[in-house]
Amino acid sequence: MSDAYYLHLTDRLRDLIQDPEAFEDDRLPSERVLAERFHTTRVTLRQALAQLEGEGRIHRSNRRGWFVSPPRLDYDPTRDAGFNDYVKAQGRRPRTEVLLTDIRPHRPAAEALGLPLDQPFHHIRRRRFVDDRAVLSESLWVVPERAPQLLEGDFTHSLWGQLRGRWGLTLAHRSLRLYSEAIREQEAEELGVAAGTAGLCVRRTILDEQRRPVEYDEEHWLHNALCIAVELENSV
Amino acid sequence: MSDAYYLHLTDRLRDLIQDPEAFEDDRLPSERVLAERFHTTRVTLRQALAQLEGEGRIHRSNRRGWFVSPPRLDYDPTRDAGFNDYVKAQGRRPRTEVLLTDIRPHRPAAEALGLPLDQPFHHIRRRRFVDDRAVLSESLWVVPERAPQLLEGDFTHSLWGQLRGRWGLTLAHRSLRLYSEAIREQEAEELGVAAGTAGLCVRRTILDEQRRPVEYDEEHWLHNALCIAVELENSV
DNA sequence: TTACCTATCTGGTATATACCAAGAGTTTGG
DNA sequence: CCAAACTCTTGGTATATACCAGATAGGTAA
Repeated sequence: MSDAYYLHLTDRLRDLIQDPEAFEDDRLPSERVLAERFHTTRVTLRQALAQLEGEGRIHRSNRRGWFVSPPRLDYDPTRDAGFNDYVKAQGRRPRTEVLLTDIRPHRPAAEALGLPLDQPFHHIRRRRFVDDRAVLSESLWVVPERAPQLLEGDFTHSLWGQLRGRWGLTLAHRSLRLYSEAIREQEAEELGVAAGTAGLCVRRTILDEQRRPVEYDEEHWLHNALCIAVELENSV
Repeated sequence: MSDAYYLHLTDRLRDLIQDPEAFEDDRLPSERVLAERFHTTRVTLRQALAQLEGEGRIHRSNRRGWFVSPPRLDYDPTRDAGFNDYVKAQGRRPRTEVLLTDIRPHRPAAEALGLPLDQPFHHIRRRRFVDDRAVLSESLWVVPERAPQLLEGDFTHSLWGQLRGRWGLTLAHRSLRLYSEAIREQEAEELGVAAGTAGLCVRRTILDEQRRPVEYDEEHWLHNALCIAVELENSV
């Protein structure tokens, strides 16, 4: 069925969004306008839009409309260049908002770090932007013994940098897990997208040189906002 | 709008598929049957199914029906344990099909490896299964000078193992890129899914100890078939 | 100026219906 | 007994329509 009409529609819309002259400010015309222009119904048109969304070419923001997606951000989750630094290095504008800090137990963190389930953590929750688009919601859980008074600092910048600088931690053993997911209600709200939107989850577990648990964190990215890029030397 | 009916539907279907007694052989009842059972239309029901598909809980195979997805495969793209080995190690049944081998230029490979665009490569295309479900379509392009007579070997097993064993190559510098994608027509056909299905692309560029180009490859995975798992020591 | 309200625009959800095309299984003809 | 033909079932595509709820912008009142 590669001759389905909605696939032709997809092609034509793809051409449209690749033409920088087509419309102002990366915002697509409304679904109703596009449906009329292409002589079809909103239902069919939305199939084509969903297709392009899957390809990562467009995205929607709540009930505001469809937008042409900017290039993906290159991101190396094994390094701590600091979000602000690597976003700027790619000619983009970073911003970080701290949504919440508190101290409390967290089961997944405890399990990942091999600690008792009632172990309290320093918890930081933040939201990060690239060019004013919210692309990432993340939570970090830090073992208080490793970094006392952590929560009195400034979390709009690199946390790993602080762990190394203020407490001399090494972050020697890092375990990384990446997988596609549907973004859940809470994160969706923070990112201004519908729950169920395609996302990419990055989970990290970090131990220090003596294999003592240091930190666990979860990043929820919009799926088309990033490209994971890792460089490795030897060690196979 | 968290009280949308299709979200209730999603919840009930989620319960249904988590109940191992609910139905035989991981196959869901047909959309028409489910729609009737939940007193709604196929259109709304399909929204709920799409939601669960995004969560990675179910998948569809062409026009055959919907199936409960098995657990994700843990996969470390930085190591070469060999597909067969790590699939077996997780208690699953691997299978590999070689779809094509030839010699020809390939622009993305040439660009990634820094070679002239007309540089010919040994090209291998294969499809890999876990428990008889096709989950991965991949292509490899190997620089002929590094591995002469490569194409006379057996490609149902680890290629990296052969590069090391038969030609003493080191694969010292590895560059990895991961990103979500919509699976394209050709790969979709090979995997028995609809074009546009959510996928994860893994691209690797490999140089040897002297930084000579060795190999470039692209893996196209069904998005809910895998979890990338990487362990790192030091080096931050 | 500021704060609130309101009309209007947007995408989001839902029903009802129809026909198409590929898979799978069954029947039939050799 | 096997292969070809047919039928039934499945998901895939498409139209037409309606109403809902959040976002926005403009206007109005304090």
